[in-house]
Amino acid sequence: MLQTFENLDAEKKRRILNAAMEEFVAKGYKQATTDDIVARAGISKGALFHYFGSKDRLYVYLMDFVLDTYRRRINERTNFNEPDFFIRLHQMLQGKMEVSIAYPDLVAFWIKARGESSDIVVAHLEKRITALRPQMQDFLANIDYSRFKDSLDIPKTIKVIFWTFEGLSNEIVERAKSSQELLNLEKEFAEVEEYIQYFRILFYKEKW
Amino acid sequence: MLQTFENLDAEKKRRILNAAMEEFVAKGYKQATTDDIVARAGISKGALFHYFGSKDRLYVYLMDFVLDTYRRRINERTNFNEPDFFIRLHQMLQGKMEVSIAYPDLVAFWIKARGESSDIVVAHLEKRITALRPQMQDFLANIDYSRFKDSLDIPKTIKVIFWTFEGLSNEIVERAKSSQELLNLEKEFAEVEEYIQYFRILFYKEKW
Amino acid sequence: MLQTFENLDAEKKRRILNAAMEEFVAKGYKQATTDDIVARAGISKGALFHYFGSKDRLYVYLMDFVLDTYRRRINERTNFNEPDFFIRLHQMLQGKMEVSIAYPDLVAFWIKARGESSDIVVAHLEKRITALRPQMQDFLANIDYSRFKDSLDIPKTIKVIFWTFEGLSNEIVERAKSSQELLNLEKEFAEVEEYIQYFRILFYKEKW
Amino acid sequence: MLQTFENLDAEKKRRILNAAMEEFVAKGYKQATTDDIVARAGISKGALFHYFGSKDRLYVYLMDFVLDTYRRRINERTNFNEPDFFIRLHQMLQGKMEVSIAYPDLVAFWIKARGESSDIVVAHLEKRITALRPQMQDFLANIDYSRFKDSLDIPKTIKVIFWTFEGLSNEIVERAKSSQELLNLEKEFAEVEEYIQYFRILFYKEKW
DNA sequence: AATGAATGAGTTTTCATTCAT
DNA sequence: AATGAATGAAAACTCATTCAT
Repeated sequence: MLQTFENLDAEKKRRILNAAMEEFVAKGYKQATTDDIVARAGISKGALFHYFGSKDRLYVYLMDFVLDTYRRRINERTNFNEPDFFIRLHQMLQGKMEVSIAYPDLVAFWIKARGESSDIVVAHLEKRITALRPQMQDFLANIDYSRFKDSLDIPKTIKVIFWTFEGLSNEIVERAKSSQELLNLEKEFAEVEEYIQYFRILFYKEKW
Repeated sequence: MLQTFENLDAEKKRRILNAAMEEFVAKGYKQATTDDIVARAGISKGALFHYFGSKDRLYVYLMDFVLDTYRRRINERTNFNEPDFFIRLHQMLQGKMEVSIAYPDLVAFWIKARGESSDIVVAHLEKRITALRPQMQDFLANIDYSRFKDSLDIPKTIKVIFWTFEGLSNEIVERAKSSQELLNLEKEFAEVEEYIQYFRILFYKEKW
Repeated sequence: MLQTFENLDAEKKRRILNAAMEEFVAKGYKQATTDDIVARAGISKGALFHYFGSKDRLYVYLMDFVLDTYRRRINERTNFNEPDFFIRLHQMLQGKMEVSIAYPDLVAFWIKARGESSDIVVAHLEKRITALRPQMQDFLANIDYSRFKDSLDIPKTIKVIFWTFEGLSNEIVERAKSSQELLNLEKEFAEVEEYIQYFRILFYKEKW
Repeated sequence: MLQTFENLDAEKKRRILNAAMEEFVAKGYKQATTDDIVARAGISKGALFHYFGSKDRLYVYLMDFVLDTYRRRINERTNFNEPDFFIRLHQMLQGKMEVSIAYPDLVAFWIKARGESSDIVVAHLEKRITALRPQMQDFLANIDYSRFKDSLDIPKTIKVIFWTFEGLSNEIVERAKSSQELLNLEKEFAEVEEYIQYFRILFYKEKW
């Protein structure tokens, strides 16, 4: 079934996935209707169920698609031999940002997805998030922690850094939403870099 | 209409609000059914609509109730003349935590609400969040910023601190969800205090 | 039960009947709500059911009230010894018009009522309309038909006359509805008199 | 949506429209239930809303259908070059009568519809009735008024004639309703012709 | 493979009527 | 007698999914 979908030409696939993401973002899982998705995608009702079998499975497919897209791009951008925490962080955030520019609905879809309650969605989400944890380990491997000030509690410090970038990216999304403007991602990334610079001075020993 | 609800005895009101919050938390706005809410609350279908008029307005009432409950408790706990940022922060987080212990569904409800797409919910949310901003100004008034190290970028520093506690509280909720255990809030608050202590050392001049 | 209602002071009775008629006219039998009726009348829900027992019985009471009001006024105005058909007709239409001025909702209520479908309403209507027929006999008794031209088919002639005034009064109501203006009954009655004059010339022998 | 309905085969369309008219006639707009309509029509609930979108729009569709059916048949039967008023009138009433024989519910539906209070129904009714007025102009065009007695007030005369046939057709319907019999339209039309003959003698000059 | 009409269980909301106070 | 909160059956409408073509 999913194979049928994979065999479509890339353009049609993209059109269908975008249509679905837009609709799910606009209305949430339950309120989104398959009627509107097929209308946006320009395909027939039958086709959608032919490809994905059910609304559930379409949603699950999208979640996997989003995660894979992020992971692939981040892995491409990140040099896992780079021992400098902040350079590595910069690479990762760069990868994330690039994906956000290329597929703007993807970010919004992912944020929405994390708040969903439909049983099957929640179950799949949990499985995939667990699968992400080792990924995190990879990111932190080979880091030269000796560059951090000796007095620091390293685990706490890393958490503070990650929460900051989570909070910052939420704030950027909110700001865009309330001002009704499109994200100017280059300007936003400058802000990201400011915080990286701020943390570098705050947490690294002087010579770095 | 709402007056009719306010006239009920406190215990019945609590039962109804809790029933509604539990249902909305478990299933999200759209999937939650008024049938299940009245069953949980032990009232008739008619009564619910007698009190709130519609599912929409029940949800809006709950959002206001949550915000008011938090605001009231935080205002009670916080001494707005206390010039020490971290003592003030401690007071505020203490207030938040107390509410979370007394009304555990409230936290979960609020997190869910922020991800909803139903038009009326989104609109109301936006209005209330805007109304919260001056509140934030109050919290930061009369703080003695001279206790922070001179080299610090104060606005960034404050943002980092708030995002950290936002991230920490999300993590605590997630942890509870995946371990299926009730929150042991006293233990969790110890963790909050650890981070306060960590920041105090990191950001304050030595003598404080 | 109805006795309880009859014992009320006249002003309160009038207020309740008017409130009910306004509501039924505005929305029709089924769409009218007892909530709105008690709100308009300024009495409690319980009172309404105390007086009339049910919505059905309130409606039936109103139908009887309307018919009795018309009948009483028409009987007062009509001289049943007057042998001239057109003078008698003028008296009757005068009586009708007076009621329409005194209780404007009454007319509208009656027109609405005749189009209703609720079983109990239809049944009662039929009974009352049958009871009205002898009334019609009274109206036509003692008329001096020798004043009509000899060539005329009298039964047909009388039907044409009644249908004309039915049609005219419908047209007046429609005209008022579409122009959103209040009925100027004096002007309208001049029109009625024009048609009476037209018929008198058309149907009566020359000397009358 | 309506297109979907138009695409159905004629027999199914007829079945659905008849079912809806019967139900609306029997119970009126508000009391009629979509459940009963689909049961009568032998289609699913979903199908009805697939075709018409809402109960409102189904009702509006029926009103248009009734008017179009009448208009089409009357236009077919009427010779708009015929200068004789009564021949033209005969043609028109003949057309009306034919429709009433072919679609008996149509008459009943139309009478009911004129008494309805539902906002959308009233609004549509008003629009359609206004649209009918030019139609009336057409009917009266090219009439040779010189055949009427010179002393007559022509506008009043025409009104009297139309109100008579309106009253007569209402009486025929009432009579049928109270005797629980089907309309024997051929016999009824003989009555219509009697009145035409009566008016011809009353209003035309001798030689006609 | 693709279409889109048809299905019907499931949901919110209304409102006449009852009944404890 | 009067109140008005509470009840719950009934009704319009939705939409994922199926299936004949």
